[in-house]
Amino acid sequence: MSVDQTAKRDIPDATVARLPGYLRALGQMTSQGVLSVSSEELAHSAGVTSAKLRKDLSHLGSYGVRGVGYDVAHLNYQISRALGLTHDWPVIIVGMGNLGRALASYGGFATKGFKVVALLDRDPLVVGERLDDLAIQPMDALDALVRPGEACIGVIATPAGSAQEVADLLVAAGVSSILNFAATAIQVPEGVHMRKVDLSTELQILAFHEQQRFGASPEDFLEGAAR
Amino acid sequence: MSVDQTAKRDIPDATVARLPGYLRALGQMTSQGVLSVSSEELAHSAGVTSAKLRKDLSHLGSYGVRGVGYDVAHLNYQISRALGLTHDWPVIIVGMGNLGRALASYGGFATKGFKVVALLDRDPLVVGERLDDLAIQPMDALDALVRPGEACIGVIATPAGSAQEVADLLVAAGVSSILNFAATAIQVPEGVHMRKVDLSTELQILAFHEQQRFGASPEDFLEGAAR
DNA sequence: ATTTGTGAACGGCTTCACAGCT
DNA sequence: AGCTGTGAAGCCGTTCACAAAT
Repeated sequence: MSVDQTAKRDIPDATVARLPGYLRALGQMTSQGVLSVSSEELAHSAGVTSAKLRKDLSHLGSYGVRGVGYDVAHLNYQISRALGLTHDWPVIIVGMGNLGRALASYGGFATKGFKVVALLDRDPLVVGERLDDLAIQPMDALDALVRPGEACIGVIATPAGSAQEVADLLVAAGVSSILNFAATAIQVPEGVHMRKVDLSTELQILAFHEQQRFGASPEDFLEGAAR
Repeated sequence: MSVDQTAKRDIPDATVARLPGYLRALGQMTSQGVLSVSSEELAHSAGVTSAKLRKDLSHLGSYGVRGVGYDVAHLNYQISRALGLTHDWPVIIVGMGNLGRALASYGGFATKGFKVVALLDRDPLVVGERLDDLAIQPMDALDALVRPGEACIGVIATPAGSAQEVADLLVAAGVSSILNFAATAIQVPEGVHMRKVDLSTELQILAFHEQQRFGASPEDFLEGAAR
């Protein structure tokens, strides 16, 4: 009890954000029968530099062997543990439109660590419908789904107009982590962790870089019109 | 011609990544009839601090009025211009499964700045099918779609197993920006801009924070098993 | 001989606090 | 009086380069 088996707490955010990428690369190596890997190889496969990879891993502990590399299975386990994936987290998806259905049947959940426990929708017309082995439930089923003191992740896949309302309901039910796919910014109280995935944001960032590459387009010369 | 109308080049990456958020907040204000906004209000609505917002905007130019705030319409225009959204960028979506269809009909493209010009799929069974007002085309239509010297954004919405192959085809056709929704890391040559959106990565990052909040779970005590 | 783990230097982003402008 | 724009300071993350380990 007094022995701290885990490495130093406080893994930098930037490192946490890259760990899933390492995990995926290790998974591919496992399925290829690779038993050991160097930081150089793993880094290339994950799309980062080897120095960055080694620095990242150093925050979890010392799991490599100098002169040799990393044991694929052991490193996979250690990263999983650091991320908290040694057991499944329950996930609730709200909004069963095109996007919600795509998410529900997405391979992403097949990855060890998550289990979709409920699909919710406001529309009585789709409630009751079956997707895979889950029935779509109405919104008021939410309170019974989230047990106090037990973690739960909510995924918002509704139209933008309903996103804030759904977020409020999730928070009220006790969900403390939210992944928002709706095309709008939502406000959550302090203490609730929120991440956003947004197509148009990503496209706009790409557009910026395309613009820099290809130079300004003709239309851009009507600058000053709004003066 | 010798007059540089645009502000200093080189907007920091971190700033570029936030500009879409400001744009969205400004759009909401426009639709609410708000004409002027302070950095404090806009920052809150976008979920950042006012100092960060002002610093970000300072990289585009000086578009506010001291003692007053920002003109919503003008700031909206200036950010759009900085991001290169004064004209529409053509987008090609590859992979017409659940996810591809969701993306094709997603509101994200409705945002000024993008136009889906083609839907592609490898499967002959879905080729020819109509979605909205576009017919799904076979993969070999790609070369005719991308004009040399003209920018084009490719979206990969295929299963993980096909993602690298599709990326190679897109690059070969001349696409220089790729948004990857497939659950795998893909390699692209230097000079091609690639961004990744991945459900399981986002969930795993949330899981890490949930774990920190709720503490270690019982299973975590079998540490050392892999020694 | 080879590859990890890490202090140290570096660079970029955020925060602070206030000068500058309306 | 009020709010923006921005140097300066501080913080965080990345890169470098090498000591440590096998």
